[in-house]
Amino acid sequence: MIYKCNEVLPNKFTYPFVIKAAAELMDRRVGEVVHGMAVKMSLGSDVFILNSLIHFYESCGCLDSAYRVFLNIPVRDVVSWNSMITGFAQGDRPDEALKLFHEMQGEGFRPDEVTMMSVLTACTKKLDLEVGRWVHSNIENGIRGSLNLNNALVDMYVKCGSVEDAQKLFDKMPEKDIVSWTTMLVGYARSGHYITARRHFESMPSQDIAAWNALISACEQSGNAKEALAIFNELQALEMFSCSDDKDVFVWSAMIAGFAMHGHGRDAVELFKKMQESNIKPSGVTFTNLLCACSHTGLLQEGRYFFKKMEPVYGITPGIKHYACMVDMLGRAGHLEEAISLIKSMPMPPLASVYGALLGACKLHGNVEVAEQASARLLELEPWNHGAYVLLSNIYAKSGKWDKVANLRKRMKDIGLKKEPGCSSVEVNGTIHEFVVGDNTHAQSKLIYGKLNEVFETLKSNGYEPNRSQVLQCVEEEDMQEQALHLHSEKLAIAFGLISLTKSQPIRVMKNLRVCRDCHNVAKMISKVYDREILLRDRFTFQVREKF
DNA sequence: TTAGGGTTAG
Repeated sequence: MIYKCNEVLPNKFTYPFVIKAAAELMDRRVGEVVHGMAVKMSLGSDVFILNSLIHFYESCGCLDSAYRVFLNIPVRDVVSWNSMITGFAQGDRPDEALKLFHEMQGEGFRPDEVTMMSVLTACTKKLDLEVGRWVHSNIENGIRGSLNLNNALVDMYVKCGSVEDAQKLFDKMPEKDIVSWTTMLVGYARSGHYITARRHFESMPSQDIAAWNALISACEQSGNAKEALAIFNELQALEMFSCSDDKDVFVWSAMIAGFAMHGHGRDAVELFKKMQESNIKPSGVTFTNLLCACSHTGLLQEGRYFFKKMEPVYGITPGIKHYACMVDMLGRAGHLEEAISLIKSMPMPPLASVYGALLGACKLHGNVEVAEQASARLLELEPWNHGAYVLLSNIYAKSGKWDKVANLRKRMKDIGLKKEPGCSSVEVNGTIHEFVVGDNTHAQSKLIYGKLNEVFETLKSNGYEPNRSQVLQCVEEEDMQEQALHLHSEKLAIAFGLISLTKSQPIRVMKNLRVCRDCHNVAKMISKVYDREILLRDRFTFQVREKF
């Protein structure tokens, strides 16, 4: 195509057009040919052409080539810097983006709106609230804030976990569009403020499918699966779905993820069938969520079936997440051999998540042999992984292999690993209160322990029996065990929530490690006996949520 | 005379 343009020779104004087209096509060959032609025509130092080339290499995923072009520009302008900063920010190299931003200012360039957008992308990727706030103050003091820039700032605050900052900015924005509103709604959804999210949704000037989706996830995250389904049905009744809109598949996938999260695998499968009846083509994420739902509900047959049909029927090549789901599913069901042969058949190198799933299954089924293999692979990939050691140690302990437990502890000590202490946090009126096991550092410690004792008395009279399996290995005396159970960080956080939040406020507890089974039971009972809403999450739950 | 870079929801 390019060679046929010979009748009229391309000049320096033509190149950027052609390079942009090559970038859109993500066709590396075309771009490289054009690059070569430009050099031959002595246009190798034209800043417009080189800027286009930076963008082109970035869209082909060749950040290093892009950076080489950038370094070879004799006289850069602000667009050169912006193109390169954008490339690093979008290419998951936020540190380099921020470094370049500082360099740019050091060389006397004035950042513009586009620069700030990219720098915000970098902050968001890094989840760096401090740098984000600094960028915000920069914007207020220099570059004129625009609607887009404000939207990006609200998004940065939401993603970095500060709904408060997001809301402050949102409230004083002179102009808002549906993106501003939806981003804020997502913020409420993520932070679990369902009531606020609902109110916000209702006051929106208009609602598109993305807004409905955010409302549904807000509802799911607050643990209200039934209402989420009701909202979803309402949305269907509005016939807002169109076969062509990519956003539709988001809603269906999110709804399937919601069912997966609450262990309603059959509903997820039903929804998947309905989705097909509505002629909405599932995406890779839809399948991750669907397989996850099957796995959590033990729908082995269905899971195997969907996994098998992914490629031939739906044209979606199974990715690493799908394999990890399958390994988890097979492992939970006790089919460890099948899980292992699936891992061996994987076309890509298995990530830690895959071996982690296998190791979890070994714990469930007490298989020491496979556990040793799985943890060895896992530790090759992530030598610092505390979880793998702890899990293996628990598996050894469960089968009475105390010598191996001791060996493992020694190994952990030798390489300087300590078991990460369990820590739970609860938010009360905008302040995060953290508790570790047996914590007595909190100002209201006495009140908390008093409440905890009262709670356990009440629960016992309601038939509560502590689940001792998790502390058996470390505590021998029975009364000590009970004490250790009472002192779990989750329970302290819940007790503090009980005394400091009103009945209408949900108690949101977040744990850094996996929430233990006994704490789950206690939370469930408290919420029933005391009629309180308790949301107990750990970082694994969050990871699951964020992945899908 | 003409051209190049940026934002939202799983």
